[in-house]
Amino acid sequence: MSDSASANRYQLAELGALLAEPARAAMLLALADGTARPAGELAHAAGVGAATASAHLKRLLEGGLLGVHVQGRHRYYRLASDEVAALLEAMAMPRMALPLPRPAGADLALRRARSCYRHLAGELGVAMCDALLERGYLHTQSAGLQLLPVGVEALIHAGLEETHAEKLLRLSGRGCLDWTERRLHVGGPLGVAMTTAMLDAGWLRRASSGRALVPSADGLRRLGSLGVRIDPQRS
Amino acid sequence: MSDSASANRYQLAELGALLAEPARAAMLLALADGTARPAGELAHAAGVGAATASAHLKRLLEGGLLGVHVQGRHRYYRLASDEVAALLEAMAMPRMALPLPRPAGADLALRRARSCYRHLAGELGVAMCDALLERGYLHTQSAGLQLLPVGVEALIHAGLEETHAEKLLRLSGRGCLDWTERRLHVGGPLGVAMTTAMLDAGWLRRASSGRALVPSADGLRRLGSLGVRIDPQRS
DNA sequence: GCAAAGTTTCGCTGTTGAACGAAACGTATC
DNA sequence: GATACGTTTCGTTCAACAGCGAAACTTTGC
Repeated sequence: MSDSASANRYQLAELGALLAEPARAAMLLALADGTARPAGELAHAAGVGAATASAHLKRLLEGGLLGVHVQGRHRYYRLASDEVAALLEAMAMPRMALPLPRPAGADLALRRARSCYRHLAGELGVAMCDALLERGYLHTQSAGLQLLPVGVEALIHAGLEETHAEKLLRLSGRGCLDWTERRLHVGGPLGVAMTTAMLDAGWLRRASSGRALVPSADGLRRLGSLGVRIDPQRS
Repeated sequence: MSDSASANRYQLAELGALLAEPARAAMLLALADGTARPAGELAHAAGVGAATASAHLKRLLEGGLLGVHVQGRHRYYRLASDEVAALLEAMAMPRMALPLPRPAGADLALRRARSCYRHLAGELGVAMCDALLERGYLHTQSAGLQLLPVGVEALIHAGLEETHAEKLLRLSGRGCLDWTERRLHVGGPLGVAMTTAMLDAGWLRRASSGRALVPSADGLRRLGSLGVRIDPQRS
């Protein structure tokens, strides 16, 4: 044990160290919605100079948390994978059980619905997953989450575009744990595609800034027709 | 957004800083199986002096990651909650997708079956959850995971002690994501109780050191009769 | 009560690394 | 080609903190 245990110890410490700096944490959170951003913008988001930001980005890159896409004189940084996004969710979301930090008022919209890398998370994401499971539209199997034909029909009937929706059949999703709700929602390719379809249909829109997703009144009605219930709006 | 975003940034950084020190990481990992250990033992596990360990434990305690139980001249430290345990799982388990670290040979037993706080995780945990779902013994609902009467009967028929097994009906479990498998297994009170029952029945035993759980040949046979299939033993 | 054991507090030293400005580099624009 | 822009590299300064030994504090055992 001492062998693998001591390896794990350094592994954990290294990962922790990458997150331990507010400037780096801010950059990662700015990328948590799955977008790619140039170094200068991340420097601004972190509140540090360009030189400092560059050093931080280099560390995050070498640590495997970020990827980079070079385009001309810009370098667009993005999260390396949805695993990293899930990790950020697990660590940074306003949590209830941990005594550390309490959710602030400003976080309410974020808790209700947000993009987690590219798919819908938050109360609404969990509620939707619950509803689809309960009505037998979605199937949990060992290989992943699969939308059934009857589910696709229901989505089309609720108003999702047909060509869009039919592609969902061929995608499989991954369970993704919502750390504030401590419950499951749909991630992976299927989750991303469903979320994209809902955005296109106007059921949701991205908040002007940040990762929050705002459901429209129409969207809530249509989701309701699928059995999705969420608590009435709180303050 | 800048309000809650900047709050989240410091929150994330603080949590990262607590994990960023190999000595602290080692202590947390030593407690990841849910046991409570005195300060001196943790100092030894971390490879630092008693004074240093005490300072680290104080920080972890104030950070909300640990709890302490004073008994005479001993102070027994433990993880503050299963949330913390899940976080450690997410960050420290040998992962496949993140480029950071690859699993070493010594980790194989750990990947196969281990205790996550108090319940069974790893390939075996995931396979068991899959099997119970597939046979209709376990029900996913929004409130949590619930074992059905037919499932309890099956467990008793497979050899679990009757009085033990019947208590499982009254417990509800939580989905817990296995980060190496990226799939769900049963945690929460139900997961803990099922694991305890399997340990008592001799299907599993704790490894002499570390968090690995070793299934017995008999245990594997009995689990197999419940539909639990895992890959044949690798090297 | 006195010695031993477990733990924490205090004071000190040494290392790490975050931040900035200046300068260098590469790419787009005129 | 000259200039402006985005980014990285270099060198420096400064603050944070991990580690240890010594001492203090508390509980146990004789």
